[in-house]
Amino acid sequence: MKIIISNNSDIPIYEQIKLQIIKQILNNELIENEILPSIRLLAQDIKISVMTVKKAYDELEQEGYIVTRQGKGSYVASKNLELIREEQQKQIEDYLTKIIDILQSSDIKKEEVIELFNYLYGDDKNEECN
Amino acid sequence: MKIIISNNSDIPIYEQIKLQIIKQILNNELIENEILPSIRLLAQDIKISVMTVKKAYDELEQEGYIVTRQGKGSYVASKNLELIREEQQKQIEDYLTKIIDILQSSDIKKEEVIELFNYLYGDDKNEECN
Amino acid sequence: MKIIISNNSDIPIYEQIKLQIIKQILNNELIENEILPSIRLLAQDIKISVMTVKKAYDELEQEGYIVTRQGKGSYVASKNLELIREEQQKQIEDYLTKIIDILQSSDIKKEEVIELFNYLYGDDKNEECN
Amino acid sequence: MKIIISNNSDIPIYEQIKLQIIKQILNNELIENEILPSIRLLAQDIKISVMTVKKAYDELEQEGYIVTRQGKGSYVASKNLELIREEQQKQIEDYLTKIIDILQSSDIKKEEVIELFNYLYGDDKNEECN
DNA sequence: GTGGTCTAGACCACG
DNA sequence: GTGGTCTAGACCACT
Repeated sequence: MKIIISNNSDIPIYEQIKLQIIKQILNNELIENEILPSIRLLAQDIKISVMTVKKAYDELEQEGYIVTRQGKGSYVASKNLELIREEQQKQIEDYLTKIIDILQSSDIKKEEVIELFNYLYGDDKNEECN
Repeated sequence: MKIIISNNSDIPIYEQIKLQIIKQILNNELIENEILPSIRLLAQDIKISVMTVKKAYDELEQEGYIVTRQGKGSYVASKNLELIREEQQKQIEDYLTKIIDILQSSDIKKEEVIELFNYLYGDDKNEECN
Repeated sequence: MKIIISNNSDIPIYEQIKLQIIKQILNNELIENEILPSIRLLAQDIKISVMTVKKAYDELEQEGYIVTRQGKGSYVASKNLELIREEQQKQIEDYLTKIIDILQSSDIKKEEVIELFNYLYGDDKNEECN
Repeated sequence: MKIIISNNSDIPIYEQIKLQIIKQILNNELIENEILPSIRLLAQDIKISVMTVKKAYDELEQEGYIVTRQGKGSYVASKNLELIREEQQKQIEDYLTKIIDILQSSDIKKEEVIELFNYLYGDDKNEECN
């Protein structure tokens, strides 16, 4: 498994790890039940603290992407990729619906939201390049 | 105070009442400490059940927009409107950030999200007109 | 191999097939590397769609109970049965621990849980008999 | 807010904090939107590391009991208590259903599960008294 | 070997 | 002031 960390990015290290592992799972570069590097090994590998890797793995487990067994290691969860994609779609729809709910009881305009979205999105894209 | 109810809408009547009152508060059409029509009066006015109006008022109170004094009536809460707007802005930003997080670990495109947003937004607008 | 299907059950047919095959594997009625009836044969036998049997076999393979070789058929996986039992035990222990966690921060009583367990268990038993 | 920690307990400190805060929320000792002690203050108060309190608060937020705003502090979430109780009930039912699913494809007996449940439950009760 | 918990202290960002 | 992140190293429990 290959993880590349940028220390200059505004995205926290544990978040960078999470994003890359999720992407690899969705792209089948990491396949179901495959074992992940141990937290100590990965920490040593990318020269960061064990705790930081642990935080990334903890959240990945909480979100259902991997399972961790004490004394054994962490494994890619055996979860249908289609399901993950569907969940992501549904979650985006949920968030958009909540935003629209707010718009309906405020004077914020649709266009302002899209503008903000583009702004935030651009930010993150640039950060990734640092 | 003017409330318009649509019986054909998918939005529950108490929710329609809430949304319109909140909008009027945020637009300063209803100002702080102004008294609202009594539950019975409003129910009679828009020809719906007293219970439905009560539910709307209860939730508005619970969400801090109005205060109700037994035997005296309901009043627009003296909550800082700027605070409400700020909270709404922040919440929208939160949701957008979460959406962007998802985008970064998937192959869903920014444009698809905006398209979906416009689609959902249009839907709700139409519902409101029913 | 013997599979009995109930069309009146609330459990989907493919799930009924899965449960019965797993039970037979765990009880050594189906032994390691034993060949399973072909999808078409089993479908014809129990008078259901080939797709339904395929779904059951697919999930059994995905869960590691059987292996399917294209053009050759499906076989009971040579997975250590002790391991499966241990995993099941551990999973039950996990779930019970989570239930106990909830109990500790609520006023729900241990006895209520056992009662609910007996109730749910009875339900499923009855469903199986449909 | 009062939190009592036992260093001799087998329950992790962050878990003890979580359990006590959840209990206080459910008992209305902590009410909606009430501010919680800052992580630093609570850590100092009960003489543990800031990180340990943070882990407890993080998980409480993830489970929807509290909300945390950077630079402002942590607050009891404005969530209906009835809803929390219902969720807990539902979750227990879910776990029991999963256990029963496992039982149906194994030779583990219902009684063994209840015995294990009583055993685990007793364990935790004793730990609490340490 | 593996992960699980905890510490004491650092520096940054938000308000 | 608040929380958010990260570190380097400790000790324990499970496999």
